[in-house]
Amino acid sequence: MVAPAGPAGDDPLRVVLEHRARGTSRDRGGARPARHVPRARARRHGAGGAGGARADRPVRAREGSALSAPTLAPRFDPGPIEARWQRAWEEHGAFRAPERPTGPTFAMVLPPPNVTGVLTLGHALGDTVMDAFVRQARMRGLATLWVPGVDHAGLATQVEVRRRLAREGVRFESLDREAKREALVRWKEEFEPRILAQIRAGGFSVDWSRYRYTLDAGSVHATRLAFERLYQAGLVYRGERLVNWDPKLRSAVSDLEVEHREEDGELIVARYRWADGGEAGLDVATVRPETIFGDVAVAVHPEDERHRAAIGRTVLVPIVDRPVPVIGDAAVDPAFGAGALKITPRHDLVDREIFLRHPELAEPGEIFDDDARLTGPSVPAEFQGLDRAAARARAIDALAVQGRLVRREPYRHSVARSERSDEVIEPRMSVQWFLRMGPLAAPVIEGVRRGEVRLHPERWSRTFFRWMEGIQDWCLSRQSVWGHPIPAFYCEECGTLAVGPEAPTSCPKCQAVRFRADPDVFDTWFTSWMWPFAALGWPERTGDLAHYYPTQLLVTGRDIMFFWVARMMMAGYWFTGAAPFSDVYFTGMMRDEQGRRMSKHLGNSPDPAALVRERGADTLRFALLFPNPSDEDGAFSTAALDGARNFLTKLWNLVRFAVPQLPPGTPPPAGPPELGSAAPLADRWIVERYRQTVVEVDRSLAAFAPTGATTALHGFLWHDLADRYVEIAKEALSGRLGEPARRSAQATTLFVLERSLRLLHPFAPHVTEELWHALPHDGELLACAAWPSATEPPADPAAIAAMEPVLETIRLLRNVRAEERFPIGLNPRGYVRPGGAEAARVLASERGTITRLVRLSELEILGAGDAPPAHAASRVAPFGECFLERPPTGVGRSDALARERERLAELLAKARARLADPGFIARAPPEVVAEHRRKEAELAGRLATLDRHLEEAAT
RNA sequence: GGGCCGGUAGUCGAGCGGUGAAGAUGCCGCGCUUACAACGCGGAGGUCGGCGGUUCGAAUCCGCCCCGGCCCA
Repeated sequence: MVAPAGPAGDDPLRVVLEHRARGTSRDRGGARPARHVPRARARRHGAGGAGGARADRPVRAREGSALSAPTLAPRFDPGPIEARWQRAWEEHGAFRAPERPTGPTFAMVLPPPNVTGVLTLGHALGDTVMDAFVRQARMRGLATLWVPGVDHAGLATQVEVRRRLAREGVRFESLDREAKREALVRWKEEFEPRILAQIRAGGFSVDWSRYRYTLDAGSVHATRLAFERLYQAGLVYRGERLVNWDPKLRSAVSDLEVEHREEDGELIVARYRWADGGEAGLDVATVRPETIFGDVAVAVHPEDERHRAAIGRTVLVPIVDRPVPVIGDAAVDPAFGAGALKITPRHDLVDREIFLRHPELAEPGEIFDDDARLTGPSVPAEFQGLDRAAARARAIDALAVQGRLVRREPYRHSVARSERSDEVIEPRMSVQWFLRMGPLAAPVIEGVRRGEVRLHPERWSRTFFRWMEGIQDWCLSRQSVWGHPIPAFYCEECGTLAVGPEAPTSCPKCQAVRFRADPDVFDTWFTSWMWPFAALGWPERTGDLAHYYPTQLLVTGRDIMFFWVARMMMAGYWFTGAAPFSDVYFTGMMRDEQGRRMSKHLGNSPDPAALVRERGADTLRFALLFPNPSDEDGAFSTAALDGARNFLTKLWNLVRFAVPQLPPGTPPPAGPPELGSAAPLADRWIVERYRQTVVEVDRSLAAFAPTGATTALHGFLWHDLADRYVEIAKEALSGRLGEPARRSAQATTLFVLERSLRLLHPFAPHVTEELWHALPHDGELLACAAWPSATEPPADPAAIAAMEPVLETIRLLRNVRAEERFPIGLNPRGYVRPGGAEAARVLASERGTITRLVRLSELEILGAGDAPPAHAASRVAPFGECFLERPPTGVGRSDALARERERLAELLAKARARLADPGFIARAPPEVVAEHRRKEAELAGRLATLDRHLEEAAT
């Protein structure tokens, strides 16, 4: 593979830095290349009138620039094309949002990818969807802004760095804070350029001059201010709570960062003997015997007949024989184990809740350290320092030796693991910062109810509401050096807490001047939840914030609906008083060919960067949207890539064919060709099919269903335009049908092709840009050309109806040739007997087309009384009959007629059964009844004709 | 345990109350053509997961069940 030349091969960071530098001079009027999109057109599509040529768009000299029209290579090779156009777009500032837009805007933030590594196929899907929307908006003349950025990704990055250091033999935990931070910065500096290079190689139309990073100065400012405001509003608190502790990361993680998985384990039943002696006692089932040292009680259900008498008695915790009370609590499931639950309040959420309901119980001591090794005064010497697995094994042994092990059995149960490190979570009491979410969630719930934010597909709103309504407080602090330090300071003398961007000069309580900064950092999402406005400059009152906020659309995978989308909405309403975006589009999750979710763990995710290098960005992008659904989980396969490449190659060859058909100096299509009712039918037909495609593409995108758009374009361009229209039009284009026909076909071909490239551009931007420049065109870049109007060619549904018998005749006669094995070199005589005047007229006028495409020697139109030659092969269609003269040597026979008869008979029976139902006649709408009557008559007639053909064939 | 989403030709999927159920890929046959074999033409392949209900009419709406997947506990 040849490495693409130009910017894609450059160091993207340097490019970004250049953009930043240039960005400072943005206010110089005219420094930014004009985008040449008249604002008046920004209203709605279609309303703006003319779609194509704009007199107000100057055509610059093309000599020597990247914009010069290249001759198309025989073969579609995406690499060089993509590099060239990416550079051209950038040089023209095509994606640079105006500083002071005056018309409607369309803004999005790119969900900032983590600097953990390289981008995944999931990113590629989201970026592809976003680019489709933003490019369409740009072509519609809206002032568009797509803000790129990357996320420092807190603990996720730390996990990667820790892993890499471990491979080098360095234990992350052994480093001091500064060394840790350096290692993390090194990682970021290494991966950020790679990620940016990938975004660039994909051709995504982001505005690099607005590039942001979640740890840059602006983010620091925004994060600190946000925390201070929330603290002052009384929404932030610090306290000791049971948190999800990740012993590997040595940090708390939020509920959302915990995955629950079914895993095989072991259920241990241990006997807690009565304190007053004897072998008898309560049998307690547990999967965590190593936490026995933290037990403060044994709980039974108060209504449980077996155990009611035990409440109030005392049992001995095995191994250590420490006495604890038996308590009654309704949370105990009497059906689980023997109905008795050991209570370890510092290491289990349910236990904690039970504990809090029983104030008589003493607060237990801690039994685990930060690494989840046993420690503390309640742990016997031989267990000190053991990790959980070792401690569990030893505890089971100890129980057995003591004779307290009643039973052990295999047990499958749900295990909580840290999403980041995959380590088993240890619920643990810890002092952390929390954010009260209830007050933040309320306006969001109302806002979504009022329709201020719409979710697509809409069905996700139920899941969204359920989570929002049961929202839990958010643990904001992380025990890490990678992230924004929590701006909280403690007086060295009296411990008084001060929250603010800087440490106070003196303690408000004791006037001491020495302060200790909080050692923790924020959860990475505490910065990204403000991204839609923080990335636009908040809290500064920047122009971008004024012009482009709230944004219009957010596209992301629904796996981060709660992590990110919901929280962004909360931050948006709370900090800015507005929803941060009006529409949210959730993409599905990418799956592999076996339907498995793609993950690093399985190693089944192809590297999108490699795919772009090998197959091209357009190919990958089209493969992601066609034919895969984008809002359901879609399987990704090489077959999809091949399909996309084949389609783009088809398009390539289509334009390669069309260009030489146009006379030199052909001007760009100013509008649809002049096609009166006397115009060639095929020209009218393809223009109408094009118009229908515009409608379908618009409809699909407006409905947030980009797959519908690619499906419509694929079908139209390949099957209607290339396979049918061009084949038909070749005769006219040759000039053999005369100059008017030729000019009509030329104008039609050029118009439909040029406009189709515009329609396809949001989905395959590079190749369409390349092909567009090979055609007569108006304007410098397709990326900035006007979006086609669905009203520009007037609707002409009659053309579709008229074309039907022609296309069907061609298909049926070809079918006869193939099925009955007519010799290849033989061009037989064909006959059609139209069933009506309209069909007769159309078939007569299109006789040449049919003759040519079926390769007949001649096509004869038979009157009602005319007979075809004896032993002609035949087919029966709704509009009439068609025949092919068999050669004297004879040909093969097919049972096509008999099969068709059977099929029609079934349809007729169904239609008749319907019409025989009095309920149907009485209740169905009249037009439906009429349609069935028409169908019945048509089928009956056709069946009779078919029977006659079968009889003749039998003789 | 609770909830959500899906089940349409071998495979992937569109359609989501009234059309004879798109399309892609794979398969079979044939390749003579003013671009394209990464292609053209023709063809075969479906009780729309199962059962019941609502309706004049169900792939489409409702209920139950089965199977996949996801989320929450």
